[in-house]
Formats: sequence, structure tokens, C-alpha cells
Amino acid sequence: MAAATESRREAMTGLGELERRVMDVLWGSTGRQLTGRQVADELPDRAYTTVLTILERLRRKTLVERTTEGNPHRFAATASRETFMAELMVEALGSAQDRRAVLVRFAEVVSPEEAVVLRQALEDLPDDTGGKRP
Amino acid sequence: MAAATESRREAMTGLGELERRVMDVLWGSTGRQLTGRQVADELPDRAYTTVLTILERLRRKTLVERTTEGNPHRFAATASRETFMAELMVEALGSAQDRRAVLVRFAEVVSPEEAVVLRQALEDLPDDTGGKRP
DNA sequence: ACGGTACTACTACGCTGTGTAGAATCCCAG
DNA sequence: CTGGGATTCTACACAGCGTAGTAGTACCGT
Repeated sequence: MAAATESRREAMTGLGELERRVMDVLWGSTGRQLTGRQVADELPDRAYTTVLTILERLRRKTLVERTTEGNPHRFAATASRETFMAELMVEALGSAQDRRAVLVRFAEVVSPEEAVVLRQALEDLPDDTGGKRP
Repeated sequence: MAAATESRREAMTGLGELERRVMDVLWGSTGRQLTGRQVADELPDRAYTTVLTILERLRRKTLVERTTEGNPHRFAATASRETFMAELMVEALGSAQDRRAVLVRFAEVVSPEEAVVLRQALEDLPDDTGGKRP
């Protein structure tokens, strides 16, 4: 099989298909550290060594960390899925000059439900509500 | 020279370095349609044909559209930078199961100034504040 | 102590995407 | 109908991802 055919929708994360699946396993394990074997078992259609390679590459990308206590190394995601996604969003935002405009556009583009959630989340912030202007 | 060395920060957009520069030219031209020549002139360190190739690839990705009136084709971005970025953010959001959690995290992660902007943008929305349910 | 077993590390290869650009072709103006 | 720019075709190098074998290493049971 081939590799990167990610129609940019998937490329969003900057990860390949299998890389994402591996991260999903890690994220899905309630933050618990998993051995390479355990991760590989969740991906039965891939060879164990393949999964290990991916885990190592993910480690280089600082998405995964490894605890080397005893022999079976254990792997865990360095950030929760939510944090990762949120950071992704912030990065997208950050690469624009006019963040303001992007945010406005974003507010327009998200679904109404999400707008509500977001509004709520912003209100629940410990921070001030008042007139900050950059 | 080599190609994709985009440390995932840049890969965010799913675009390569030159592709992004080309988009920047297009976005920077106030939405005006530019000929391939004009775009290439903004990127003096690249060959004209190189720029044309990129433009064509961008067109395949539906990021750029071409108007074929007369001979000098004219190119323009299909969406504003802001819209593109905002869509990118939405995509990141959409690829998570728990959009709610991501949004909450996002609210926490953005800078206070941006939180304010976002809040404002959400309030300025023509939409209602209350309970929309599809 | 020795062999088996499991784990890790090293190495390699094919495919696709991006950057790069020359070559070939096309089309309009003069 | 000819020159010159514009457009399209074709090609190549290199990096990243998917894929996995092989080799090296540590541990465990007998």
C-alpha cells in the first residue's frame, strides 16, 4: 500500500494515517502508558515493528513520550487530544497577520451549537470580561 | 534544494513553503486576479514555470481559481486568507469526537486579547444566543 | 550456564508530494 | 506567417510516511 494521500483534510494534523491511528490508541487509553506491544495489539493489521517505528517517529515529533523504566518501554501522548487539537487551532490562527479577522470569520463559520459552547467556555474563563484591546 | 521540511508548525496549512508563499501573494493582492507573470514577479527567486506549476497544483487543491479570458490566464484565491484559516480551524475541530472539549481547551489556550475578540465576534453574530437544535 | 523469548534498534525500500525547471506547444500581434 | 510570450507537458531530486525484516540485547526458565 501507498502512503501520503491525505486530501489536506486529513493532513490538517500534520500526521499520516497510521500516525493518527497510533495517536488515537494512545489518546484512547485514558492517558495510561502503553507498551509498544499493547499499542500494536490495537492495530492488528500492522506489524509490530511498524508500530514501533511510528511510535519512535511520533516521539521525535514530541507528540509521544517514552518512559524507560525497565525493559518494556512505555509510551504515552504528551498532550491530550483536546489540547493537541486546540493547539492546532491556535497555530492556524497564529500564522495569519490578522488574527482578529480570522477569529471573526471563525465565529461566523462554526455551527451555532459550537458558537454557544465556545461562548460559554469563554465566559467560564477565570479571566476578565472587560475591555482589553491589543 | 529540498522540499518538505515543515516542522508541522508550517505543515498546519497542508501546504508547502512555496505554495504558501504563492497563496500569500494572491491573498496580498487585495483579491485581485493576477497573471502568472505577476505572481512570479513577486517571487523573484523562483523560475516563472515553477510558479506556474505551483499555481496549477493549488488549483487542483481548489485553493486557487483561474479565469481563462483571453490568453494571460488570471489567478485568484478561492477564499480569503481569513476564511481559509478559519476553515482550517473548523477542520481541526471537526476531526475530534469531543468538539466541546476542544473548544473549551481552545478558549483556555488563546491569549486573553484574542478571547475578547472572539467573545465580541460571537456576540456580533446575527444569530441567536439561545437554544438552537437541529 | 544455555537456549528460547521478547523487546529495542538499525536499516531499507516503495510511493507520493513538493520544489524545481527545461522542453514542447500554443496563440496572438505585427 | 513568424517571433515571442504564455501555457502545458514532462521529469527529476529529496523528504516524509508506511511498511517491515534483521540484528542486537536483555531476561527468564530449566
